Amino acid sequence: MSKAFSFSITTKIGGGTLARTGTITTPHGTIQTPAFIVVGTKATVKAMTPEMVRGVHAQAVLANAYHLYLQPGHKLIENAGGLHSFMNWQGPTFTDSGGFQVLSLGSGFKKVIDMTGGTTVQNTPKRERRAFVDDDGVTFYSHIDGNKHRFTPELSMQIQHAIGADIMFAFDELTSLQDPYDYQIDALQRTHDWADRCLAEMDELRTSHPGRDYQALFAVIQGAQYEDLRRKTSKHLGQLPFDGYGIGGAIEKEKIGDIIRWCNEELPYDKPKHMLGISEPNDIFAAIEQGIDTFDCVSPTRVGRNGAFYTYEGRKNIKGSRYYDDFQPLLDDCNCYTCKNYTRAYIHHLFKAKEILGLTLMSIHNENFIIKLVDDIRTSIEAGSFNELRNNWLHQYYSDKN
RNA sequence: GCAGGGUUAGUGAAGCGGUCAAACACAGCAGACUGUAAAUCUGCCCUCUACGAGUUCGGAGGUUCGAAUCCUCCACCCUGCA
Repeated sequence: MSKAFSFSITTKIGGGTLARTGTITTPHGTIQTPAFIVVGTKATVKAMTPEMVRGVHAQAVLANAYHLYLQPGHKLIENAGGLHSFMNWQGPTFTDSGGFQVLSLGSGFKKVIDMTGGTTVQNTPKRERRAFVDDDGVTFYSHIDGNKHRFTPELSMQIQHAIGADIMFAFDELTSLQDPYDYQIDALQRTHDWADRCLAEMDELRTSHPGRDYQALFAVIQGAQYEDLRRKTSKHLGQLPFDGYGIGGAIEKEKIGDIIRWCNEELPYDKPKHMLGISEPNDIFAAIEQGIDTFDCVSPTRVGRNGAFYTYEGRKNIKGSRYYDDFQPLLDDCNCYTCKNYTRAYIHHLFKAKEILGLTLMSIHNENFIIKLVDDIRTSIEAGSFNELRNNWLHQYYSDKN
């Protein structure tokens, strides 16, 4: 366990919900939870400078071991003085283990992370299987140059240790909803074995690098949509000396709340819980209600780069011709830099003209919107009005869509 | 004036007797994106009373069972020679 890392719970709601507020303390600052963690996969939040990231009140950034290992190489980041100094972000950081890529590069490709249960996968291109899992690790081919590589739990720890984020994730195997139950059991066993190896490797790294022993390590809970597997793995990993837990894996969207509850009922209450890869408002409410403290997601920036912006009435598409001469901000009364200074007509023009500032302005607004949503939820928990906020907010956000 | 080349849907550009409402690209229209191979991807894009029908491939006429594709004339554009 990391000595520099701690978590304290401030408020809990009770009354059938696990929602709570708290503070995560890291060597690079604190995170007030629940918190939305911005994703900066390749040591950059796409299209945003760190000043902008601070400007949208992001508390922490999550980067990725797989991507940084391939490019520019984790040794370079270590030589640069670590992730914080390399990317000029002085706040708390996370790194994901690269376990996700095992699957996203493998045969399941998009299907695994598709939380709709497979209804939107038709749009994604088919790719050949490019990653192979065995009990010891994963062999895969770089998406950049096709070179063959191999990840093991030990290597993932070494990479993340070199990158130097405050919070690291154990190397796990993400399964697909299509994988049969028997395979889920095998994969879960591997994730357990790998968790042990991650802990052992971290001990070694902390001992061999006395000056750099601050990093916390979170385990990842898998088990797809099976309650028995989710509970079993949560109970098992919950007994190990991890600093916190990430809930990941293939999930049917409708079951998000249930799945998180199964996990959190078994995991140690006083450890921080991170939900990997969600940011749809209804998912955020569901996750927080079931005791999630932090989450991360690429969606606000990705969706923004492709034209979608958040409003209280749902997502809208700035590329639409109806915004050609719409001189309102993206969202009335929004406190973000974009909305305080630019109109829909201007951003529409930037997108039509393929001007890169559009990507930045949209990313700012979307990150700000989701972060503010989570901040508002945190406030509501403290004020005892969580249920009220959730009901009103979700009603307004989703009512128009039908 | 002579010789040759060209004129295709919003634009550019394939097609050179049937499988052509016509490839492809761009523009246009709409949509999707949840631990980022994603400034990406998908669908639509002649007209309509739309799983069918009707008009198209500079204009007019002709050959043929059948033409954007062959022939004749006309219009305009380009390149050589004068």
